Amino acid sequence: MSRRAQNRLEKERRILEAALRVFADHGYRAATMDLIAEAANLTKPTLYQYFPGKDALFTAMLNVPRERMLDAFEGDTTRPLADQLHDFAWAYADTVMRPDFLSLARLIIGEAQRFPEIGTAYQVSGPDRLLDGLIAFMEAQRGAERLRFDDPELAAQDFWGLILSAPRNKALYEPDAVPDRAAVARYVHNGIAVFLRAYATDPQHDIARLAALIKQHDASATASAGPNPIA
Amino acid sequence: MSRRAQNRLEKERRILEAALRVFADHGYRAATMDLIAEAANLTKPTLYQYFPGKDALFTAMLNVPRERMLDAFEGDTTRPLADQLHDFAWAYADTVMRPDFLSLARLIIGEAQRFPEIGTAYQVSGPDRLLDGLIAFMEAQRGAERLRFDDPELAAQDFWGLILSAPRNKALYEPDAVPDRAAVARYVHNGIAVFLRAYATDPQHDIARLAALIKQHDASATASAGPNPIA
Amino acid sequence: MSRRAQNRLEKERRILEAALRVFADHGYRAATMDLIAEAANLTKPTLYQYFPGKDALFTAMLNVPRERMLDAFEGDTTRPLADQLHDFAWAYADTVMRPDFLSLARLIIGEAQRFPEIGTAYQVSGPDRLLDGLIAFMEAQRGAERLRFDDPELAAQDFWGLILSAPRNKALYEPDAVPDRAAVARYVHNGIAVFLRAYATDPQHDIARLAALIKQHDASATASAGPNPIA
Amino acid sequence: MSRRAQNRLEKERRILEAALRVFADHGYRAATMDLIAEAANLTKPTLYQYFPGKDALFTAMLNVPRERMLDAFEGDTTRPLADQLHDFAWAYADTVMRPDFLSLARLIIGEAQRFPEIGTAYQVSGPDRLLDGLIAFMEAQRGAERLRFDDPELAAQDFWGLILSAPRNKALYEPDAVPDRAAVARYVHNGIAVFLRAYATDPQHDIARLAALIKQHDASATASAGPNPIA
DNA sequence: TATGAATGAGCATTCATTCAT
DNA sequence: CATGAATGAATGCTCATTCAT
Repeated sequence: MSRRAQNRLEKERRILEAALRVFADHGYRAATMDLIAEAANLTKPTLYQYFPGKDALFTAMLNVPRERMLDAFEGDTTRPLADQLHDFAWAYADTVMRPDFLSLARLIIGEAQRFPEIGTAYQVSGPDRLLDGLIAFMEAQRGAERLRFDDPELAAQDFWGLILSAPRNKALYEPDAVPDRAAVARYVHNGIAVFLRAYATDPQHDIARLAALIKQHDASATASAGPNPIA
Repeated sequence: MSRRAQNRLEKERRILEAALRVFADHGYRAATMDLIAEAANLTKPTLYQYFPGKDALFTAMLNVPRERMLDAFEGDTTRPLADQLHDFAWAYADTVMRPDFLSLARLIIGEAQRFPEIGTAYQVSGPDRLLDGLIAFMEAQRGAERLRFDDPELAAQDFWGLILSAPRNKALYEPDAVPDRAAVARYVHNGIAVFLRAYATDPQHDIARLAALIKQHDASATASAGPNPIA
Repeated sequence: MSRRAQNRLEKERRILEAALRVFADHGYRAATMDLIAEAANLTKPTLYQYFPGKDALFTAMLNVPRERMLDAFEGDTTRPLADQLHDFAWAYADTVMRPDFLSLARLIIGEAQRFPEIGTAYQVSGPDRLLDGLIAFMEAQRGAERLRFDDPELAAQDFWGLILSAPRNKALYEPDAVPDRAAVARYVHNGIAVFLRAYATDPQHDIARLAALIKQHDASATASAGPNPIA
Repeated sequence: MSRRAQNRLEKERRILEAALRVFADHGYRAATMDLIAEAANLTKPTLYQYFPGKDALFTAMLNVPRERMLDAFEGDTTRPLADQLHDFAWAYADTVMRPDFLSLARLIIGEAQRFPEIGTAYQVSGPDRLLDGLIAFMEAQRGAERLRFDDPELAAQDFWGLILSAPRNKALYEPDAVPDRAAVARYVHNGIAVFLRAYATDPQHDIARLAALIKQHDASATASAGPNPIA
């Protein structure tokens, strides 16, 4: 790749990063091209040489972070069920609760009404793809007779809803009070336990294993009272 | 109250309703004072006599809809557990999935970064208050030895996450593809069943009762394959 | 008409006049809305409350001067032929050679390529309508056996071409050297004479009458050498 | 001339041609330096190395096309009068009604107010020079006692006005409805006839000869009803 | 010499807000 | 108290012009 082209790509990335920051901080309308240009350390006309307009920049910007979220999880499916769910849950949580991803999510939700394609595109390329991985995982575990259910999609959705819906909702509504990792752990660990209790073929065994993992994970001590159904 | 004051209050309400519509449809920035004035059938200067500015109108507007959502549920706690959960779930679902509430939610989430009080206020006055009711309910059921858990808040959150997180997330991101009642039913009914399986002291009995309720509810036929852990 | 409406109409006229000045002086692109607003003694947003945009203002402006040009001539067709042609010619010349109409014509011609409707509209509503009057006049004179020809439209065009094409062309190309009334008279008087010579049934009589009119007209002395075919 | 200099000159010509196209198509303001550079197949900075700015390029461009129009007519003055007028008229018409010359004329007229030298220069170098040829021709014919008049300039202008003012005016105002050759022929042939009728010493003879020429010219059939004063 | 990249200045348009009536 | 009219301050976008290479 030529020096020129490299430089151009690098600047394009700089613009996209600046755009993410500015859009996320101000919302679509309040994010002015001037602000973005300034944040990217260049002038407006230069900005316009890289992207033909605000909408284009916005949509282009939304395609950047997806990748990082995509390969969130590919595990060794022979490991203990609790271990895999634990890893999966944290991989997801650590992505989804990152401040920049939360900002982006707020932005997309806020503009979904007027940019319907964007919301759909994001949903399809982000959460939906992750869900597919989760569904595949669920089916594999059912095949291995570790989980029991009829509808793998519902199983996957239930897992998600149990571990992350509460902290994520709070985070979406209260940017200043995004739950810290300890607070998230409370929901995540509880969610895994409840999921195992409802879905596992051998809940007691898996929950015991989970408890060990949690103790390990909480070496740095959370005050959480432990997952809910201690059975 | 004098005639004058009454008139004033009524007009204020009209403004707030118009503001809700316009803000929800266009977003904060794209909602112009002109549009709001027109929607309220008055002129801009009059608008400014009722509210000192756009921000003030916005925040004032957000305090209106709370009430409707509040008294969402007050049930007879002696009825069968499955019946109560079923009613609770649908009361919640029917509120939360209404297009206007979804619009409002998108609006608040979208502006949460720049109006942090708003997000918090909404969270506290809306979802949190509902959650309180749910927590109280959970504790009552635990007292009656129908449910078993340590942390009632987690139980409540789990219930919410199981029945509504999936369709609501989709609805937030895709305004054009808000799940219809049948689609919501799939999640809600499954969620209740999974919840009972994980939390009920006598899951089999409650789930059987739930199945009857669902059959009744689905008199008008949903294609849903039934809740997940049919056990 | 209410005071308000009257005021509004008057301001609208003020804007249109300012627009004519500014557009004519600078051309379409170089005429900024700021300049027009300033010339009309108001601010840009006010301007936009009267006209929705630059294009609209431009086209609206083009509909104003037409009227003045329309009823340019309605004469007593029983008067001597030379008298009527003389009056007609000067009515036309005095309109068409006015600096503001010349500016407008330059403007329209200059923008005709990108605003094709405008050029057509102007042609139809201005020159073409005048031509219709001239054609009717020619036919009347043919009926009275004072003129002789087959095609009245060609007769009308010939008249126009003879009296005004030369000074008007010069004026269009050289705004700083617009022929003065004396210079125009040279072409107009010559043109009438040549026209009579080619078209009149009794040229000698009509041209003699014309010579008298010219002498009268030139009481204030032009240096013009008289019309061409003194015969 | 060195290879270098030759190359430079050739590129300069390419730029000027591109400029003519772009200016004529878009008008002065809407013709961007980018467009011109692209049309000339080079980059903007190179453009600026040949011409110091837009204005300079514009004025330079206007000095190019003159020559083509110059040598429009040099005839054998001993041929029949009608033949010579016919040839002259068509040579002029075919030049003046060419789409590119019309575009250029519109451009110059449109910018005449802000570039006064341009209009004058064009007038002097284009039409005026042609007029000089025409005047000389008229004088020669007067010397040969074929035409009769006092003022040769007026005679020349009358000829021009009779044959071309109508179609050219229409063409200037309506780029989308430029008269085709048949439509122009109607005016041209009529104009020559009228001119002969007013100016020729032996009109009948010349008009008869003209009629033959027209029949020949219209081998491909025009629907025109013939020139006006068939006498 | 030629070019990819950059920029200062401007322009059409909009909006929250304020007067004069 | 209500309104038609007005405005200062942006905002997205463009363009003639200039560097650095």
